[in-house]
Amino acid sequence: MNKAYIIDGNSLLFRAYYATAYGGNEIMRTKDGTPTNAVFAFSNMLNKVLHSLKEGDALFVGFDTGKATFRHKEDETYKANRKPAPEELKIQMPIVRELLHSLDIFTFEKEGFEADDICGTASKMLAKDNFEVIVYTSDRDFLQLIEKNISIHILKTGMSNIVVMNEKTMPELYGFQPLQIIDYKGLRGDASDNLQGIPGVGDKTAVKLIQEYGSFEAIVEAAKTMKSKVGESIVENAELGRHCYEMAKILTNVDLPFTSQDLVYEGYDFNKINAFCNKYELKQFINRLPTTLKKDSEDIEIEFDEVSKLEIKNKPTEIAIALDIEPGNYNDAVVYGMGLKINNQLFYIREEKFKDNQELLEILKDSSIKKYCYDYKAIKVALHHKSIEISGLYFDALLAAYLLDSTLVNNVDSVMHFFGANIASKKDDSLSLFDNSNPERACKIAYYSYKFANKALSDLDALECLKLYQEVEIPLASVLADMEIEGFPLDVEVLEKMGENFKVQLNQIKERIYSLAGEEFNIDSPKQVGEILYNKLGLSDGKKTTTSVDALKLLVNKHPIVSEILLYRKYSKLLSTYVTGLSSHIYGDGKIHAIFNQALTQTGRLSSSEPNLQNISVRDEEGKLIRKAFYYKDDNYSILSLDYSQIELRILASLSNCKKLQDVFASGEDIHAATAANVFHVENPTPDLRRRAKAVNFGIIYGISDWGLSEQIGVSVKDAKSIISSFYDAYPEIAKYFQKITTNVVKDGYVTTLLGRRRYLREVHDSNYQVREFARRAAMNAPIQGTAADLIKIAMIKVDNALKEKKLKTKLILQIHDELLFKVPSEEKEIVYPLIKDIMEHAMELDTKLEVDGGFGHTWYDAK
DNA sequence: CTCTTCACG
DNA sequence: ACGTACGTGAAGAGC
Repeated sequence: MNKAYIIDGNSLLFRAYYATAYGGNEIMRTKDGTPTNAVFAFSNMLNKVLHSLKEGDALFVGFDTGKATFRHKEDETYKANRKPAPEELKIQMPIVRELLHSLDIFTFEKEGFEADDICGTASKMLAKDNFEVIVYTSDRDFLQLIEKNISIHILKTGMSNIVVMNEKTMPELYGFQPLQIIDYKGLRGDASDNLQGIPGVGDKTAVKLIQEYGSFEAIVEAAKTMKSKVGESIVENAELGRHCYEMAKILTNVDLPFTSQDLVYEGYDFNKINAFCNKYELKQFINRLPTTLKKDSEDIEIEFDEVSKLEIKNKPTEIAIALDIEPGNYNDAVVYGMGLKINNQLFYIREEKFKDNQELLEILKDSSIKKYCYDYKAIKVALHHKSIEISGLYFDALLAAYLLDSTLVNNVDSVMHFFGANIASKKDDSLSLFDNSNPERACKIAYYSYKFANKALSDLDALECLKLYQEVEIPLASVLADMEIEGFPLDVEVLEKMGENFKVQLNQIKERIYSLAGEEFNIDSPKQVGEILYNKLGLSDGKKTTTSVDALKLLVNKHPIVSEILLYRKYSKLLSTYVTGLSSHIYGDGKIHAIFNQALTQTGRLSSSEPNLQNISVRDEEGKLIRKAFYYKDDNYSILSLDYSQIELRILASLSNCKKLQDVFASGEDIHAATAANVFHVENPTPDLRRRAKAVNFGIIYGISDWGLSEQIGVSVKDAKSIISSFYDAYPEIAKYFQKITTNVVKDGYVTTLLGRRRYLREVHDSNYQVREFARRAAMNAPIQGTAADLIKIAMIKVDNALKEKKLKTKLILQIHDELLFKVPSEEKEIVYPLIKDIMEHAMELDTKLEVDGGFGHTWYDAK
C-alpha cells in the first residue's frame, strides 16, 4: 500500500518559526537580512518526510490563505484573540511555498477555507483511493480525521518530538473515539480559537460525559434530567456548545481541483532546488536531500571485478578512470586504487598492483585512447606522484558541469547528482578502521563519467559552450596539471629570516599599543579593538563602527594608537599568512605545489589554494619582500613575469565596440589620463584627477554606483553621479553596451563571455532590491572579467603548445588572472620573451590592441 | 561554522 | 527610497 504524507503547512511553519526564534537570540538570516529560520527548520522537517517517501507515495502541503474563512463569517470573534504573526514570520510564508515549489511538491490553499479543511478533504480522498495517509500537524482538531488508514502525527515541542495517533492509540490516550473530539470541543471550546466552551465543564467532566452518553447532543439531552450544577450549565449554554461543536468540525468535502494521482510525488529537479538553496543560503539542505527522489536519478548496484592483473582482449579506443584516493589535497593523499571502465567492464585495481599492469600503464599513457573521468587534473597529478603518466583527456565531468552551471558545487557527489546519479556507497563504510578504500565508489565514478558524457556534451552544445569546453577547458586541465606538478620554489630560510624581523616589529608595536591603550588586549580581535577605540578612547567619527583599514584611516589623526594598530595588522598578516602560512606548504622538493581550481569561480577565472599564490603581497613595499623568497637556487634559471596591461578595460572597449576607447589603447596613451581628460574636461589632468579617473575606470568595470564611486574617491554622491554621466557621455557605446547587458540578463537570466561562457544570475528577479542590484552589477562585470579569463586561458594553452613544439625547457609556473609566470633557463631567455609576448598579445581576436609587458628576475620580486 | 579582516587581480 | 563597487583564499576570533 502506498503512503500519502499530508502536511498542515501553516501549523508546521509556525512551529518551525518559534522552534528557532526562542529567547533573545538573533534569528537566522541571509546576508541581505531576509529571515530564514522558519524556512530552515521547515526544510529539515520536510526532509525527514522526503527520506521516508517511496516510489508511488503521495505528498501534499495544505495552507491557509490568510484571508477570512467561512468560520470567521459565522463568528466574528473567531481567532480574534490571536496575536498577529511576527513580521519576520510573515516574510517567510511565501518563501516556504517557494521551497516546496522548487521541489515540485504539490501545495494548495483556497480562499474561505483553512489548511485544516484542505488537508482534511485531501486525507479522506487519499484514504478512499487506498493510500495509507499520514498527516503532520500540531493541531489536535485533526484527530477527528483518524480512521483505518489515516493517522495523525502530532508535533509536540520542537520539531522532532512527534506523537503518532491512529485508530488504536488515540482512544487509548483520550478515552474516546476520533470523531468524538468534535463533541469534546463542543463542551470545552478551544481557547486558542477564542471559542469558550460550556462553563463548569473541565477536561475530566467532558471525557466522562462523552464516555457515558456518546455525543454532544446526547449529553445536552441527558443534562435536562441531571440534577447538578454541570447539568444546569449544559442546558443553559447548549447553543454556545453547539456553536463550538460546529466550529470544531473539519470539512472533508471541499471542492479540490486535483485527484489523488496528482499528489503522487515524482521527484525534484536538482537545478531548481539548487537555485533555491543558493538564493536563501541554505547550504546543507541540498546535500541532505535523498538522491533517490531526484528526477532521472540513478542509483544502481554496479558490478565490478577487483583484479590484480588486467586481461584485456581488445585494445580499447576509450576508457573511463577514477582514482580511489584519500580525500583532501591530492598532492600528498594516499592512493588506494583505481576504478576503470574498459570495453563495458568495470575493474578495480589496488595501488600496489599498478606497476604490475604494464598493459594498463600503456593505455593510460596512450593519448589516442580517450579518457573519460571526473577531475582529470587531480588524477594526472596524483598519478604523477606514483610515476605514472596519463594523457588523452576527452571528457571531464567536473569541467562539463562547471560550464553547464557555474553555481554548482565542485565536488564529485554534487556533480554526479547534477547529472542524475547517486554515487554514495550503500555499504556501511565503518566496516574497517584501517582500510579507507572504496572500490565501489571509484568504479561508480568511472561508470557514470562515461555514461553521462554524451548527454553532457550535447547539453554543452545546446548552450553554445562546446567549443569553449573542447578547445579551452579540456586542454587547459593538462596545462594546469603540469603547472601544479612543476611547482614554484620557495626558500624557507629567507622566509624565516623575514619572519624573525616581523616578530620583533610586532612585539615592539604590541607594547606601544598596550601602553597607549592603558591595558592589554587581543589586538587580533576586531571586537576588542573596537571596544578600545570606540568605547574606551571614544574615537568614533560618527559613521563607521567597523575596525577595517578604511574605517581606521579616518581616525589616524585623532589618536596615535590607530596607526600602530594598522601597523600591527600589517605585520601580523605578513607573519601569519605569508611566513608561517606559506612555509607550511613547502614540500620535500623545496617547492610550493598550489592547486589551481578550474571549476570554482562564477566568472571563469581560476583560483589558487593550498596555498593561494594569487594574492602574494605586491602593493606594500615591505610585503612585497616576501617575493624575494621565491627564486631558483640554480642560477641558470630566472623568473619571467608577463602581464596584460589594462586587460579588462581593453576587453570592455572591444565588447562594447567603443572606437574612441579602442583608439586610446591603439595610440598607447595613458588610459587613466585620457578618462580624466574626458570626465573632468581638462587637457592635462593633475595626479589627483588621474587617480580619481583610475577609480572611475575600475568602477565602470565593477558595475559602478554613484555612492560606491563617491566613497572610493571622496567626493559627494552628487559629484560622483555627474562624473559617471560624463564618462558615459564621453563613451556612449559603453552606456549602450551596459544597457543591452542589463536588458538581456533580465530577459534570459544569464550573461555570457565572448566565448559563450555562461553565468546565471537568476537573482535579477529577486523581490529584494539589494539582491537584484547585486545581480545587476555582477551581470555587468561577468562578461568583462570572464572574457579576460577566457583570453588568458587560451594564451596559456597556446604558450604551452609552442614551448613543447619548440622543445624548450621554459615552464609555465603561475597564473595570476592577467599575468603569467615562467621558469626560464638562461639560454632560452632571448627566444622565449618575444615568443610568449606575441602569443599573449594575439591569443584572441579582439578589436582592441592588447599590450603585454614584463621582464626577468632572479627572484619573483625582481621579475618585472 | 560564520564573521571580520586583509592579501591579490 | 532602497544601501552600494566585481572576483577570489587564508587566518584568527568567537560562537
